[in-house]
Amino acid sequence: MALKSDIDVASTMGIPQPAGDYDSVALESALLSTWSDEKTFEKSVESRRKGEPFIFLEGPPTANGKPGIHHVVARTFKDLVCRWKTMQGNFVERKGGWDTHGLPVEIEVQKRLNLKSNQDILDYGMAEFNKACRESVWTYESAWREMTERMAYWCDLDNPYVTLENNYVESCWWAIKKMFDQDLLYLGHKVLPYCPGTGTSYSSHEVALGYKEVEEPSVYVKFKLTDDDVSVLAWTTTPWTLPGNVGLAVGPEVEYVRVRVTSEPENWQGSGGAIVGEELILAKDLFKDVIRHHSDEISTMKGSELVGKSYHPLFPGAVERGDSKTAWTIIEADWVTTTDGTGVVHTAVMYGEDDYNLGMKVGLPAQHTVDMKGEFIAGIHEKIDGRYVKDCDEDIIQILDEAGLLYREKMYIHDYPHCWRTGDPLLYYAMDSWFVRMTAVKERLLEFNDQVEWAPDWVGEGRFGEWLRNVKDWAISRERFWGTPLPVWRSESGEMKCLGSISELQEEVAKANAAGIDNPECPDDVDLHRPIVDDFTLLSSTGETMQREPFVMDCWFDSGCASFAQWHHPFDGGERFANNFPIDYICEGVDQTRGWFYTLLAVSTTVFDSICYKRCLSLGLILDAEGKKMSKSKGNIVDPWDHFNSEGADATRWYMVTAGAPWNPMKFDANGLKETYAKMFLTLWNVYRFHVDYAALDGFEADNAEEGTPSELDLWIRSRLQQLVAGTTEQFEQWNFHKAGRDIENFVVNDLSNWYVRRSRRRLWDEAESGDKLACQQTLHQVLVTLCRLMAPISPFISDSIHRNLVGDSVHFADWPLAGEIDEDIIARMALVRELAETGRKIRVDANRRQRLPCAEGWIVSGPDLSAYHDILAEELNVESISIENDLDRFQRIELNPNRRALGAKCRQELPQVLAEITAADHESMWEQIQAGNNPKILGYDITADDVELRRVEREGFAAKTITSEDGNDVSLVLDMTDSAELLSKGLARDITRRIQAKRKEMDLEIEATISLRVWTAEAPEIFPADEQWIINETRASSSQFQTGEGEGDFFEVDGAKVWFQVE
RNA sequence: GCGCGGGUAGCUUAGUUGGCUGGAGCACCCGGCUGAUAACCGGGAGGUCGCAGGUUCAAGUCCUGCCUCGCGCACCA
Repeated sequence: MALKSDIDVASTMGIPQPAGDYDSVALESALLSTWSDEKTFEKSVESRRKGEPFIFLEGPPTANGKPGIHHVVARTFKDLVCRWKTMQGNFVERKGGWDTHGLPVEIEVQKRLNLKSNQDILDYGMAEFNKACRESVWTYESAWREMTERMAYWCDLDNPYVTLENNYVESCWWAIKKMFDQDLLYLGHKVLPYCPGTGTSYSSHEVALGYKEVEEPSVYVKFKLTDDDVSVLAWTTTPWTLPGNVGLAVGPEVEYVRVRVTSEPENWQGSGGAIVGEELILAKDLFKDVIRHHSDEISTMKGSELVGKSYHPLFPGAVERGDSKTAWTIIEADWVTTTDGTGVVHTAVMYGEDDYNLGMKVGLPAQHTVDMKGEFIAGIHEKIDGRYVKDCDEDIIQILDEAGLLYREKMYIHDYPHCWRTGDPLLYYAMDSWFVRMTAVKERLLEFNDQVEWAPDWVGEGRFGEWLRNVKDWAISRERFWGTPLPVWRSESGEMKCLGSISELQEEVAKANAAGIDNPECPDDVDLHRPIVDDFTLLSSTGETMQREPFVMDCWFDSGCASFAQWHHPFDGGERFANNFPIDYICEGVDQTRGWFYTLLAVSTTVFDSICYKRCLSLGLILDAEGKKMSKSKGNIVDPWDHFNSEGADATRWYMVTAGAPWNPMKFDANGLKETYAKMFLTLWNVYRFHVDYAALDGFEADNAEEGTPSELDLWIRSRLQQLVAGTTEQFEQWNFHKAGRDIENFVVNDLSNWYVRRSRRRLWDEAESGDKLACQQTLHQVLVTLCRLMAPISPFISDSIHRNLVGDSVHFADWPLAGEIDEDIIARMALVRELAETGRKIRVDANRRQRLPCAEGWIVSGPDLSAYHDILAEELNVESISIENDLDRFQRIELNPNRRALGAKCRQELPQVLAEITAADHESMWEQIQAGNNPKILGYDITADDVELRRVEREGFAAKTITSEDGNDVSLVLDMTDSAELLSKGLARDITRRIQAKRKEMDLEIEATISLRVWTAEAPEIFPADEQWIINETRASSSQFQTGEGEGDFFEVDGAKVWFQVE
């Protein structure tokens, strides 16, 4: 292999600087200022301007909350892909973004200003309130910037898109109008959990905050049929919805029973009841649970037989019939169950989602019996008109009881949502709402989703696909203040006008003004927020005035527009959008599946009839070390700065990438991070330091140096490096960043540090120049530089620091390495050598022979030619000489292992017996038969070479072991265990040296310092003069004295020999 | 309730189309080695591969049911 590999790691600089200790925090903060001065990020992007664009879109965070560790995770995976693609030559712009609208912002501000309801906000002043929101949005911006910079997330935060800016809002308007023009936008109703106290409806997330277990009265109510002397029993936990009753739902396949009361029950308590002879209908399954009276079953029927029967309203006049044909009749609904209640569901159209949907489907009258304050409207019943519904439960029960319409009352315990701010129970309440007709584009959504490459794929197919298959129309309006205003104006008679730009607004305002309406100014930079836009009155085609629909958009709509609104498309001319759509890569937490991942696709489908992103990495949740979700209330939040300030951002990022697959939940464990730091980063640094300190000492220059003479060891690590390059690239391409990181780490720790450097240490100690030393230095240079490039996307600091010192330029300007030639043979041979070295140590342990006592000879039996490695092996094994021995039988015998796969296919059920026969057989002779082509038969089966695997096992009494190499050939190592005076002398010398060296270290002596040494031995082997001299050299003893007999100073004993020594 | 993904040693995890004795790392114990770092090497202990059935000559792997954790969705009349 050529010395300078296919990878260009030529240096543009001279001699590298010595490294010093690894201080990650100091190293990283120094680099941050270098990057800032040098504009490294900007340059790294610009230098690839001519490259193929790789389009990334930043999911905008809200800066009114503190960034946490989960944001660091997401940003690491965003960053590493962008960096990697940049190194591959792509032009990767990274525009920052901020999500600035929405309820979370309003809630923060309401808390701060102590505004408890919408009325409070209006009293405070909407303009003032929104001003406060606009400011609140930036509360933690500096915290975000600091985190972003410190963790080295390269992203342009100086020119971000901001959802509250006029340009952004205008693009959103444009998109809304596109939808409106396609008739995808419509006004409807949605039943939402609503708090009358605050005048606010809540998203499911907020509702989840307020579930409380409550005990409330539930009632069984009798609905008298009009054409039959019988009542249908229905059950409800919300008596306040009964005045709004307009229908009864039954399951068409559910079996119902008609019963006649025969006598009063015993122990009747509470209100309600029935008279003897009264007839009731309810689900057969629930009959026993509900009916307290003694009664006879008269008949049974399917729900479908009840459908269409009409009954008397409970509160006549509370709801107008209008033109409804189905009001106060029995209706079928397939969702009716018999798990509780009576199997008959009281339906009040405006106060339940199922009720509402059913009502719309069959044409029930949709009228409120409760106003927005949560009070009954006038004309229901004199006892409850105008009162807060939750206070009326008892009165309603009484009214029904007096009318003979109550069968039973029962206290009922259940979880019910409450306002998480005031604690009031929420009312499910049908409200006006604008919708995007997502159901109309469902097929397109599914088609587009198929084109997205998801990681992991099951999120796309499963969770996201499931969501799309059940897609519902998107309720995009919110009755709130701080958000993108819905740009729809409506006249009294229902004419709609949707505006798609500021200039359209100006036009319409001018038109209205011309007709005599006195509108405020509408300049080019008119603030596109409430209440300013509310104040414009427009004119309909028939000359009516039009007011803006008083809604803002769901803030998810804002971020869903990011792909084009970030460029102010189409008002900027459209070119930047054209060049940046669709997006190549987005990456967020899996919680964005129904959030951003969906809204991006929803908007691009409706507006552009296009996919939005080609690849989506969905990250798993981050949990604490115990696997619990991190939350403020649990107090188990990890502050990223704790780790930035100790192990550093590099180790933190590396840990997060290698801890597991990105899409799996990650248990963030501080000990794991520490381990990453100690194992990966300290090890890498020490390798680097070893290289660079000697390089500095020797004046090694990578670009000037003559070619050295590479050893097998050099060629091996270079091949392993190429293998690593190829593997890392492949893993990155398959989104297996965690596997790539683990492979790199394994290379650094096991191959580079624990073998290459360990085996090479003495090569660099040699002060004389040599081709061997040069080759070692060149190899280390090449390995380290390439390694930096592979690591740069994950840990951009240490890799840049090392790269700069070795090459003179930032690793972030470098190209991603292309794998060169891989010599598989050398890799396999070295693997075998390392295994033999381990095997030798095992042999010694088993034979009870200490490592420092040399063996005279070692034999390698069979296997590939390892003569190039005999020196290494001799040293590793502490053997005087290694040789090749061909007479296997001297040390080994044959064993045959059955090949279960082959035999299983052949013998099936009889496999166990065949296995037993093979085990019991004489393997030596069986193998001879097979070799001779005379296959032995067992239970009638021909046993061929394919059915068994040959193993060579050392014979008893030999200090030998056999290993099976990758190609299936066995290799054995045999050690000579005999002693000689010479060996004993050498061994003792090594033990003495080791003790003295330890003493030196203990005394904290400089490496160059000399000592004066005295050694006494008793009951010990003789130490030959050559070995005495060896001790003197190794321990840098300027004076020495060796004598026999008892001595003084430090004492130790080895294999019965007693040794005393003194070091001064 | 439905869907998705997990459950492998005390902890973190690898385990391909079913096929040799289920691998690593951390921690622990014993030993070795070391002017080699928060290191390295050998050995040990530690596993009912969540549980129970089934398919198969053979199941961590395939099938069914269940338990359990996480996430999402729905429901809570």
